[in-house]
Amino acid sequence: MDEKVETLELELQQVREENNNLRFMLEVMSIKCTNLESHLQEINKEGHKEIINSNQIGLLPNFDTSKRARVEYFPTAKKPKQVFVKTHPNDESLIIKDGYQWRKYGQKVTKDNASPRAYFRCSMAPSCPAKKKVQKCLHDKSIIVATYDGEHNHGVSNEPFKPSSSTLNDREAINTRLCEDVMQQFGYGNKVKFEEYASSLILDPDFTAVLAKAVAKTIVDQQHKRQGLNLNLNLSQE
DNA sequence: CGAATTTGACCTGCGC
DNA sequence: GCGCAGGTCAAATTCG
Repeated sequence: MDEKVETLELELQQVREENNNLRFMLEVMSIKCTNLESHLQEINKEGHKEIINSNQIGLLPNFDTSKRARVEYFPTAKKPKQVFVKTHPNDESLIIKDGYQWRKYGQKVTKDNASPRAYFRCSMAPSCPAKKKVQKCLHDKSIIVATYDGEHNHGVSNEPFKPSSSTLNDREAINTRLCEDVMQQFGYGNKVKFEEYASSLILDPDFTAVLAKAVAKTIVDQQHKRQGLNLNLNLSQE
């Protein structure tokens, strides 16, 4: 009896973790989708006046399209890279071990996100123009969004890239590992490539419908699973 | 004691 | 031109 309950609790735990990971995936997709929508709006707004420079991009996450979208110009030829890192919701450090040394030079509370945004400059080389902004996700405090601006003009340190915060406990580490596993299943080795893959998916007009269908199916499946679990528990108790 | 972080002030760009 | 919001500076403070 105890063993059965233990097994079912374990199963329930796994279902919850699956649910968390799916939420994380959905969050990443939503942010990318919002970014692309705002970018598209900017392009439409500019109309046919001029050709949009591919370096021009609005800040994220800007969920309210009525708000002013500050336009940023980046000196490098590439768009800023965004990295999503799952961490402990109570971890306020905003530290990401990405193999580079960063020096914090500012912090701001932005209007559309109560979590402060931290500004970092690369301190591995005095002339390195690389910068990054780090802020917790608006909808999920356990996700940190890091936006990288500029290119490093030096090599990376020997410390391997590890998308985890300094205070991850075991459970968060497992969740991060699961997210990485999902990305590996997509055939991508790191989060930057996954992000590119997500972007390409969102460009597919059928993607939103397919994603919504998949998420709905997962939720329904999980509900069925839970109902099954409850039934089993009830039967066991009787 | 030097390096890193914090934080309020200031600068800049955009929309109205 | 003004006000708002994001980004940066730099003096003060904290930490190793």
